[in-house]
Amino acid sequence: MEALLEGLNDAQRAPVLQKDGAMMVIAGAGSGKTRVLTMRIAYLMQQGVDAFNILSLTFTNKAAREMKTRIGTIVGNSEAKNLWMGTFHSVFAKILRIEGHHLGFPPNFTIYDSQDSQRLISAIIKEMGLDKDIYKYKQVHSRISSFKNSLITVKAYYQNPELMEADAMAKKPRMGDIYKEYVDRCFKAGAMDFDDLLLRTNELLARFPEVLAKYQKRFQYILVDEYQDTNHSQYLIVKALADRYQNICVVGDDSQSIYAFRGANINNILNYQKDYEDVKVYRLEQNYRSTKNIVEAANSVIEHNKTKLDKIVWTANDNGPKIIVHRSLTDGEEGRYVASTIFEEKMNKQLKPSDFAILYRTNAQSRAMEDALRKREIPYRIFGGLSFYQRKEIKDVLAYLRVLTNPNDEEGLKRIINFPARGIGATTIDRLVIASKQYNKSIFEVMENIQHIEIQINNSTKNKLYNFVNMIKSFQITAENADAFVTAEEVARKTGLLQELKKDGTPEGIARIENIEELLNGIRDFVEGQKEVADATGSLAEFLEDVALATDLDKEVDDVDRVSMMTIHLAKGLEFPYVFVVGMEEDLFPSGMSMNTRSELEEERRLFYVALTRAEHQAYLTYTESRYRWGKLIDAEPSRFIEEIDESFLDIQTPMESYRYKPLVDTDIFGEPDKSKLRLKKPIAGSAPTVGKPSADQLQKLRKLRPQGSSTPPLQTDDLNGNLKAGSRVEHNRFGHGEVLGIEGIGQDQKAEIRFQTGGIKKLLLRFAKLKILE
DNA sequence: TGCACCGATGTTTTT
DNA sequence: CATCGGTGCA
Repeated sequence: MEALLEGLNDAQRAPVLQKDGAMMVIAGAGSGKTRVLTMRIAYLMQQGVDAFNILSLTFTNKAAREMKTRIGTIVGNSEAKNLWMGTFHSVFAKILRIEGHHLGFPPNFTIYDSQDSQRLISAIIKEMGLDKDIYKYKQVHSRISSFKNSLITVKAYYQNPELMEADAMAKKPRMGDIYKEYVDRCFKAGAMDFDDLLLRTNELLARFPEVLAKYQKRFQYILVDEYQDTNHSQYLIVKALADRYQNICVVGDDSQSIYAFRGANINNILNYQKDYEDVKVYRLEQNYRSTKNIVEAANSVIEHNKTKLDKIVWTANDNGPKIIVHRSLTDGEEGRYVASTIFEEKMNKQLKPSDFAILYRTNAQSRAMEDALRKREIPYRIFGGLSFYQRKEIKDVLAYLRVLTNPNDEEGLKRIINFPARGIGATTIDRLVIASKQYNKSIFEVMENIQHIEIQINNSTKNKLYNFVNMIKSFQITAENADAFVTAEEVARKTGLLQELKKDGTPEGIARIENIEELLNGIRDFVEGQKEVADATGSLAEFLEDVALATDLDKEVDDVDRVSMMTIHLAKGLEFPYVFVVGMEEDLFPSGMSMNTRSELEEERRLFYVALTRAEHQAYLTYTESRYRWGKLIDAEPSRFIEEIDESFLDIQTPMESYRYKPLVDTDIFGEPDKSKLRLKKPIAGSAPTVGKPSADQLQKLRKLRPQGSSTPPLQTDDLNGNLKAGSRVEHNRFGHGEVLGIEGIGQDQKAEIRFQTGGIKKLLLRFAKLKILE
């Protein structure tokens, strides 16, 4: 026990030692709150609290896993495994699997991801004959989502004149009808969307006192991390569960609340003291993570926010280097700056790639960074964005698995019913949907009974449907007798998905096949892994739930040491020695969508605070003068957040003033500069300028804007392919070594014909192929 | 019914 | 620039 408390400072120790009652830990960035949570749980267990009686809600499943492991080393692994730990969504999905039948849901209900929800909403809008330009499916989805997160059910909506009026004013008087149809359809499909996992849990606890009592008794001690980012729905769940024992510990930092856009309510933490009796408040204000420069710079930024709790974050760490502010001409150059800085720092200071992180506001920004890192041959990993599980081929395989697990899953079914093509077209599907409404059955049930119902479908199509149903049923039989891996493999083979891809033979097709193989491997690993988990069976349903709720951070990582790239949102809770925050520009960060109200802007500022405080040793802020956005080069100006940092913490490599002397050539008065031209030309340093107006890259050279002290070598332009010619030896990460036989096409369409040692001649689009030139 | 092409349209962040 | 839905042809 003593050992457990060692290494905690007084402030950290106090909340660990308070065993009972309601408490709140206001924890500044880098103050060791994860440590406190971990130790508190370990301490509870050492005091004799049964692991089964502890519920710990974390922000990512990865965080939960890591905490479990750490607790395991203190109290023993077998005990630690019994802890209920995970995100709100995953913990309550598990509970809903057990208790959902009270609400009429099957235990194997499907979890719809955002795309499923949006497709369904889209279909509903169309079926209702509404104008899709007025009822935009994304807007409708986010509105429905916010209803759910505020616990406004369809019934509550219709009883709320204000809401209905607001929608009527927005020219969407049928909003409620769409909402109703959407909820009905999800229910009929045996599906819950992300918001349902919380909303339905609330419904369950509210409507079934015996269920509430069961879980109240079970969860005698509740801990919630990142409480500042809980929404109303989550708040109520916690409140209901904690009501009996009131042993609740919430941890959070109001300065790091960055999820208002998905309903997070900062008042949950600001008003916490009113919600429970005799709340003890602890503050962790000493930052162990970052240098003085970073901590104080971050403080100086967050000062600009009006809404916040009193808290002073300080550190006893060294001053450290100042924050480097760097300006680039374009996003391409920004990428090159970041890549070469990483390259040099890594060399000079003997650092690993994993010591660096590149953080950005929007996923789209990863592109330029990726290109630059790849050229420098710096290994990187992108978190978020288009995740593996969102790729089409993966979603297709998963859709089959979903449907065989839950045949009523409408969105899954629509995805695969005619893919690969089997002659079941749009009209047939429409008629099935109509019949399913008419008979109040799911589409699959309609198909099963197609012979016995009246439907306008000809016999040959009926036969095709019959075959499809039989195929799914045969998969179900496999699933009953074999594990998830075997089932998935059979699906991939028998549906013809793999054949479909094999026959197209393009590099993209091959990549897709490999992705599917990777998915199968993933399933196998999962099945293996589940054997060690207490109450798991390794079933397909478990796998699908895991996939649906996995954060990108949860992904298994390989052992290659890499630079991390992710949005700032995803970086919350993480730390890196060297952090680049790129795209520090008005309209991008703060986002143009979030500058309209004070509260939105303050959230952006908190986001910046989060970004800065990820850095342990050195932070870099970069911005550009112009950047490609929606395909066009547009002007940019430095983010106000840079100015908000007390200047004494900054090392401004490119003085802001010089920005004003920007020559006007930059924004092309003749028309927009064409990106393809930038890519096309092959300016080896010193080559004669191409005819016509100077390109951005040439301008860059002409103007010699590069700051003193930057040791960035004058890299060649984007064009790696410039050196590629017949006879070149190249390496491809998938196909291995090969020899270029010829080049054809220009610009975006340029292809190289390559003979690979592994056999086979392939034509690769240079735009996609990641070729390394060997000689 | 299936497929290829076209233009319109939208881009913040995520479970 | 990327995705989506619609259109027109086989």
